[in-house]
Amino acid sequence: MDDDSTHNVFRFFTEVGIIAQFSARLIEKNLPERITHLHFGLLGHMSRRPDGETPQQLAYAFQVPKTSMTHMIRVLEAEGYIEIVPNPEDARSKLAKITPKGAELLMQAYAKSAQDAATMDPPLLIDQMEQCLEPLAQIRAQLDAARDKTG
Amino acid sequence: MDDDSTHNVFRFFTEVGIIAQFSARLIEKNLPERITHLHFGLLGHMSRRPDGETPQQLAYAFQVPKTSMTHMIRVLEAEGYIEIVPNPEDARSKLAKITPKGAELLMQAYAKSAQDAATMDPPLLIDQMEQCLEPLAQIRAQLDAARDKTG
DNA sequence: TGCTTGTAGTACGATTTCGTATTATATTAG
DNA sequence: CTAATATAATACGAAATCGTACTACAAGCA
Repeated sequence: MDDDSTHNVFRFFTEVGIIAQFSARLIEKNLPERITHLHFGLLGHMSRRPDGETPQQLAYAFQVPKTSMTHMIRVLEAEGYIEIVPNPEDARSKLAKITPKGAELLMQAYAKSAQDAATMDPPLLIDQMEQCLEPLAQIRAQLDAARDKTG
Repeated sequence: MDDDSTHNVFRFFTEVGIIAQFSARLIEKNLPERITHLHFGLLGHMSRRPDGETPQQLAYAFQVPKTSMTHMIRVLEAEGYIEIVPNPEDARSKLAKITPKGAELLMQAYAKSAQDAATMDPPLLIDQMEQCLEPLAQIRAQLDAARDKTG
């Protein structure tokens, strides 16, 4: 990889890092006290999986250590946004499922954040975002694939 | 903003968030124990500002609370990667400057991470990254501008 | 079956994050 | 100049993160 490409890769990661921080702030502004953008992501993930997922699966999907996921799930459960039930297929395991209260929170935060995004000044550059969507998805898939090969 | 655009904005933020996590991992794999990608970012920032910057400026640039920045620069100082000196222009304030040891760490981590990036399997999609660079920079600038207006 | 090895989740502790309150210095008004 | 107000950084404490070690159950094998 030549110096120019290397520089561009780092620049890409830098921009992505900064934008990620902004988006986290945007969401968290519309979430209750102890709930972070990661919790929001968890709720969204679970809303698409009504049968629930194990902490292990969630930890893998969100790229956080198992112990961190244990803690996050506990917070969500303590606040009533998810429920944790035994896994009928494996007595060692559990399943985390979103509750109606969690679905409600998800929807509200989504709507409020969309409202915030729509009323930004200067306005959000949606065209540029859409233009990035496809390449970003490819990049993400590549990084995912590389992770599965090497760790 | 119509539903389609809203959906795309959230999808954009989701992809960006995941990629940011991957890049953090990539860098941190090549950093010592207590040093994170944020510290790496701080060192890079300071390397471009030989006169140093105040903790306040750094906190603003990296979008973290002042108290968090206090802690981060203490870690960097304790490890000898930066030095903290009084600000000659304001006795309340301080200046954080990168040390030779810090510059060395920065360079080494950069080189190693570039090497890792270059040898990924499947290979990194550099073309897609370069394709995103310009729009991402615009998006970042817009988010920055919106922050300065509203907070 | 009984044994060995592997896996899911958690207890625990060190470190980090970050909100609130405090201290020291600077700035502004009168 | 002096007093009032604002600002830079930090002390402190509550909560979050995550590595290591552990427990309980599962799976493979003799």
